[in-house]
Amino acid sequence: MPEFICGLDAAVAVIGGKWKPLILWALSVEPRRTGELRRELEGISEKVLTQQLRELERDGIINREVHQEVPPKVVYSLTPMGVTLDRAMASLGDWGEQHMAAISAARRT
Amino acid sequence: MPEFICGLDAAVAVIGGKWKPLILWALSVEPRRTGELRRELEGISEKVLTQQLRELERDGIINREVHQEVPPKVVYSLTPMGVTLDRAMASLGDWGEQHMAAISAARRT
DNA sequence: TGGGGTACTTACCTTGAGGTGGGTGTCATG
DNA sequence: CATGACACCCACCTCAAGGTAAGTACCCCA
Repeated sequence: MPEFICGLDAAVAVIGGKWKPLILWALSVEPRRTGELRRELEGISEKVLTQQLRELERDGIINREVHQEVPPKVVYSLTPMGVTLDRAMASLGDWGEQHMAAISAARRT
Repeated sequence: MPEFICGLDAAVAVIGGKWKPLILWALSVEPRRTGELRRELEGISEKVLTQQLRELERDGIINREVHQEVPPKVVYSLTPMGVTLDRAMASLGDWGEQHMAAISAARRT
């Protein structure tokens, strides 16, 4: 399954989940607890959230710190690699910001 | 269906097809005919290729020039907006290039 | 005592992106 | 005369990503 054709391919594989860009954007602002993320990403289910978090963790993009408490407390944050990914995504984000109106319009036909 | 949450969201919606990054990368080198693309993207089917090309065309990323000839000749190229998208993707591509080995390794477990 | 918050997991189902394989029409070439 | 190149379209199928709903375990607070 690994073995990518090019770098862009690999990057898309990492950020290609439905909610992953939003998760990374949220975590780039500051670390968050699970519940905070769930509330911020309106519409995501608990299952899918933990799923995507697990994948990002596996890919080395985010850290998962478990605070051994009751009630449970889990904090997610970007790894150094996650921070570099976030910066790399920024230019794409800028592009989208500038063209999203045009894209929305184009898709209404 | 339109209405994006953020710019990154919009950009991912545009480049989020399985073959779209590769198509854009190919077209950024130089315009291509349908058959040239099909041969270059090993493994893609004709249906999916034309499908993704139609979507990129609808989003204003590529041009489709039909040369009224026999046999048919259709040439695809990036629009100005496509060129800017390509530049925006470059940094993501660089990131992927640098980390693809780590990602591949992480995914083998 | 029971409701709510915490962070999950499991089983099940739906949806759509992508893949497969066929058909279209024209012309050059063997 | 029929095969192949060209750029498609159409009907069908598959599979995995994502969504839904329920259950787990612990504690606090009213």
